[in-house]
Amino acid sequence: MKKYRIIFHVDLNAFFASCEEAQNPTLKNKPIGIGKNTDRGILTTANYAARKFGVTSAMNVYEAKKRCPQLLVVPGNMALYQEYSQKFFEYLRTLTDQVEPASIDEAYLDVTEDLNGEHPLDFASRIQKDLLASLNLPVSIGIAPNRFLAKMASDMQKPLGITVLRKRDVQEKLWPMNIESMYGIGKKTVPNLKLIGIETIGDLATFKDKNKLAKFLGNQTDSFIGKSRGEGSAEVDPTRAETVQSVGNSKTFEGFLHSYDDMLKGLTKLTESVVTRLHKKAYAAKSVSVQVRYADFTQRSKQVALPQHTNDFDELLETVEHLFESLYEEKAVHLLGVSTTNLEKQEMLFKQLNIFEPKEQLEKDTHVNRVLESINKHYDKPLLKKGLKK
DNA sequence: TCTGGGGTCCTAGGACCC
DNA sequence: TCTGGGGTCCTAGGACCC
Repeated sequence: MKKYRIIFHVDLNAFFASCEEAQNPTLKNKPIGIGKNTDRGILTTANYAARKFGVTSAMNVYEAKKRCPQLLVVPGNMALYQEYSQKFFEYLRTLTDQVEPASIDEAYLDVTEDLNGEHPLDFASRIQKDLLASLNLPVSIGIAPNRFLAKMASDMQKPLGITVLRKRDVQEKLWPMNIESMYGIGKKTVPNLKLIGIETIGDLATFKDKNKLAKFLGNQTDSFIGKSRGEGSAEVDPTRAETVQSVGNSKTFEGFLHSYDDMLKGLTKLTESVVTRLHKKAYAAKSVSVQVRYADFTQRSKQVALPQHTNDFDELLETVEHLFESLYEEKAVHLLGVSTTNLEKQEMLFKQLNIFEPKEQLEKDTHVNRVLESINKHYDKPLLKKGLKK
């Protein structure tokens, strides 16, 4: 007999806004949005009181206030949200070690082995009550035999919902849903699918011409068809979130940048903050990329692989400046971004370096020593004196 | 009064090696 | 002289998500 996994998708409702309410209960029942309080600002989140007025996340502040004049715009406090997020995951890990964080405010749990006879619905209800009581945070939970269905299920009732989506419910509950509500299908793909007559998830599940579909879904065609029929991976990997793939920062300049000097200043600040975060996480990077968006919204990016992993500020900044120089098109700049990829944990680098005998290592690659030096230097010293003097 | 900032993953082409 | 196929790494850009 095939054994079904029991997967939970636990999703904190209106997370940033809920954190603010938890900190300051007088905000409860008042419509609030999180974001920079300028007309051009964007709300990252709106609480449910605000959503009643048609305010949504990613909405422009000006538009949001038009819909809800009494809207309270609260500036974001990422440190606070990180703190709550950590407590959220800590709590989940007391329930099972099969916890895979999917973002700052959601996680997949495989509770198959942790029910101890408890009904999944009761278990979910307990999670919901615990989180509300201890952290003051509302969650929605999806219960399903795989990740995709669990994710779709947690979305069906918000806030404070618990939704079971079994494979046998798919035709009735999933198929009538609009294709745009399918996780993984975004606003570029939707029009393409509609072009070939796919309006609902059910349309996708029963579509006859796979070749036609593959034109738009590429390699993921089978995976999407499978999901639309309620199939999908049930694998929950607790270690997945530990391996960071990239660390980057970007900034939009509202008034645009016109002078090359200001652009370099901006890049320096971004590089500083990227390096600081690399150090905090004890990562070194082998690839660096610079992203530019011009005032006309055209975008360019350039990336280069370094000879060795590094998290040395001077070295990274030099690379960033070179990349930008070769990229820059003499236009006003709207956004700058610096990102590092190809990351490796510092302790891994030490291990790799230790395969060589010290003397041989010296001859082999002086660059390696530079990296080591910079790592040592920054272990016990605050960063970034150089960047600030400019 | 268009469009923030953090990410992940994918694709397609090219270089290079065996 | 022309022409393989597999694999890896790199780069630019794009789609999508929270």
